[in-house]
Amino acid sequence: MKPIRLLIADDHPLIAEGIKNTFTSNAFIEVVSVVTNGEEAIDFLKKEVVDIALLDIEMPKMNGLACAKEILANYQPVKVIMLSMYQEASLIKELIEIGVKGYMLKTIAKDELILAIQKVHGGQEYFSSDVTKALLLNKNSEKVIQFNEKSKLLELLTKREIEIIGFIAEGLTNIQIGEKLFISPRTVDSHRTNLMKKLDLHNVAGLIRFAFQNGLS
Amino acid sequence: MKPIRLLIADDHPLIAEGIKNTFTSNAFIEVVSVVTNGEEAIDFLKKEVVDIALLDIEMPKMNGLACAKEILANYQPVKVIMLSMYQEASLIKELIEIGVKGYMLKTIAKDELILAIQKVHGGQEYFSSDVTKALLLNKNSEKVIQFNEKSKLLELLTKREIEIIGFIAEGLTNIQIGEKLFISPRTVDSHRTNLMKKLDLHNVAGLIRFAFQNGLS
DNA sequence: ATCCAATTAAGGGATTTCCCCTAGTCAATT
DNA sequence: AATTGACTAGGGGAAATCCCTTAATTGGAT
Repeated sequence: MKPIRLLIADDHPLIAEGIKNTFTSNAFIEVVSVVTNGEEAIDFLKKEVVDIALLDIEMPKMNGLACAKEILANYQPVKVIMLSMYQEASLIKELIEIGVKGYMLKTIAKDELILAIQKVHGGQEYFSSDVTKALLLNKNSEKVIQFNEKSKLLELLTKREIEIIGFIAEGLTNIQIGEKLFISPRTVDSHRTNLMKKLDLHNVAGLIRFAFQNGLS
Repeated sequence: MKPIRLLIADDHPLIAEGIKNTFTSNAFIEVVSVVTNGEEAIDFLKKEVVDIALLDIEMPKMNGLACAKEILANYQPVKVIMLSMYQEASLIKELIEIGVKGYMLKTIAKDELILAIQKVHGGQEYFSSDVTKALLLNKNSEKVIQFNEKSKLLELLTKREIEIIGFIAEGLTNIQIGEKLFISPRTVDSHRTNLMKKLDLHNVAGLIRFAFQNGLS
């Protein structure tokens, strides 16, 4: 029986190495490459055969979600398992929709990870128990789902708007922002209004939350 | 020359194993134990001799900071190196004060980790370059310093005030908060005013930043 | 050349925040 | 018994936001 060819993508070398070492004593799993971002993962898939891609959610350049989409769209039959630091229930929904076969936290034991890889390779799905629990718990919480929607919304914003939402998050008033940018406070108000319309928010609080969640602050 | 006796504490087995495996081929460093929280680390120190404790900041039961304090107070000459997922510049100040000898991100390469352990064991300090850069950058920015001061300020706040700052951060108006808590919007306004006075802030933005930085949101 | 998005600006009014003040009740501390 | 701190509530007014509207200018794209 041929070993399962595994690609690991994680921007933390220590973690990536740790995962890799988890399989050194396992004859059924072969780690064919360890990369540190989504782009490198795609580059590798262009050249080599991989059965399963184990992707970290948070990665620079191309994150796990974008990478998973790319793989599932253009590199079938490669199967994708996501790894994350946190329970991101809202993400899981999206991941399942695009065809990800597994999602687990980095808190899992290595035995469980091996089990997950074998199940997914055998055509099954595997979501670690604490993740599925989180899914159930958060079914009715819009909080995290907003986070995702907003991330896409970020692309809707203009340079000026992003600049201004940053100042708003810093606590500056329209007048102060106007002075900083040498524009009328009424203009700042316009941008503020447009921002709220685009993001479907209705007060500073929402704007600031958005800024925080999108690293604009 | 005796190898450096290293204790690893990290709640993520995968990461902990990864770190441990980093040293298997290194004759100068011996991993004497891998534990998953601060309490277990202390328990181990009661029984065995350890040169350096490598602690994750985020851990259940007893976190890295509490654990470091305990070690540096009662288990000298054990030296402490902190590991973290993020640049927590504000924490670093406190860590240095209590006597931690090193701080590094989990993004570092294993070579740098080995170097750090050897330097600290030799009596030096080691803070990875990206961490010290973050420290310098933030030296004159009140942002992070506020974070420390505010953490202490947090204790100044009453239960009701913490409750209300949370709702403010969620974007609720005084009227909405009043409805939620069955109190007059004027009372909410009072709490808001008191909050701003206590925290020396002058608008929602500041309150929300405070809420975010202190996990009140 | 035309269109479109981005940026600029403002009128005007409703709503909310900001911030001073006083003041009552209640529970815990001294 | 007196004090203190927390929570409650409101008067009142200045300031800022919220949010609709219209509109001029500009620079890049078709």
